[in-house]
Amino acid sequence: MPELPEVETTRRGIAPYLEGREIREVIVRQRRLRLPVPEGLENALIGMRIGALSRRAKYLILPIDAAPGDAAPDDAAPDSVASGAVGAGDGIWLEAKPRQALLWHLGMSGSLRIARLGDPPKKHDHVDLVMEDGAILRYHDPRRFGFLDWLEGDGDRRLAKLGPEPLSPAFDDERLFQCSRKRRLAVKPFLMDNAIVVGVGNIYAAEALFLAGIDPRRAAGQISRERYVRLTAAIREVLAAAITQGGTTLRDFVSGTGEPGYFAQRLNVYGRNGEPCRRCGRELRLVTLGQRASVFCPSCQT
DNA sequence: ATTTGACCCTGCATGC
DNA sequence: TGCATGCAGGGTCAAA
Repeated sequence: MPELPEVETTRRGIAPYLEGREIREVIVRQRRLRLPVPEGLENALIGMRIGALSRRAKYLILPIDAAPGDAAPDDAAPDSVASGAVGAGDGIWLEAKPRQALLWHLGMSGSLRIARLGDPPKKHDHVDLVMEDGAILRYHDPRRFGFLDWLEGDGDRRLAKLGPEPLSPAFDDERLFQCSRKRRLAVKPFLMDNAIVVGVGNIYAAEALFLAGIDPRRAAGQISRERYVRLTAAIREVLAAAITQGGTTLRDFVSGTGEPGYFAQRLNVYGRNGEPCRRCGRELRLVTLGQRASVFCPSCQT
């Protein structure tokens, strides 16, 4: 389900129900996700307050602060606080109580939704964060490839080696071109490498390559600078458009508030093997690259 | 060092 | 109807 646009859609959908609210109760029905849910998470979260949600690649980050009313212990050890995270205007209580954060990844089939007090959990609803006003952040994940963990401070190893955000200025065609030199890997799995650029999964890699007119099987190192200019623009374009449409709903993706995404109807190649190309009418072909299905137009993509 | 393959897990579509 | 098979939005790790 979730690539960058779906994670971003989720973040925007759930943020208004969480930010600045206190966690009243935590229910973990299934600890065995891709990583086990940390021991003691429930107690550590109760009474805490959720800060401003952010996203890095396909990870959601939920800052966890002590609630304003809490008296911080005098001897609170200022351990793994990210330096600079506790800045002016963040609130006086943060000085004494270290700020922490949850790192949440949705894997292949995970989703986060806002439920209401009394909504019965369904199968595969593994974790609930119940807020003070009765809103519930509910994690659903049939395949359990996702996880929920404490962020390991500033230099979390899971975030440390990530490439640039595709919608930020740090992602530019010159860098993409330079990274590709001497790479024999096919360009599609190259784009899906998180060290190169983050957030581009199987759907949007295929779509961006179609927009740029590049054959996904072509070796990354044998594509011209000029074509990387087009590809960079295509990646930005397709991700931004997908966010605007609320993501791609294939079978069950919904935003945090339950809306499906409407980008599926804009897909040019993903999932359309055997169907006619929207540009030239020729039949779209399927190949496997890096063990992932890759549909493309043999006429428009060279 | 780069690249490939196996693996984590369940649900669904397909074909017999 | 039941059963077996293959495939699915991601990421990590070991081995080639």
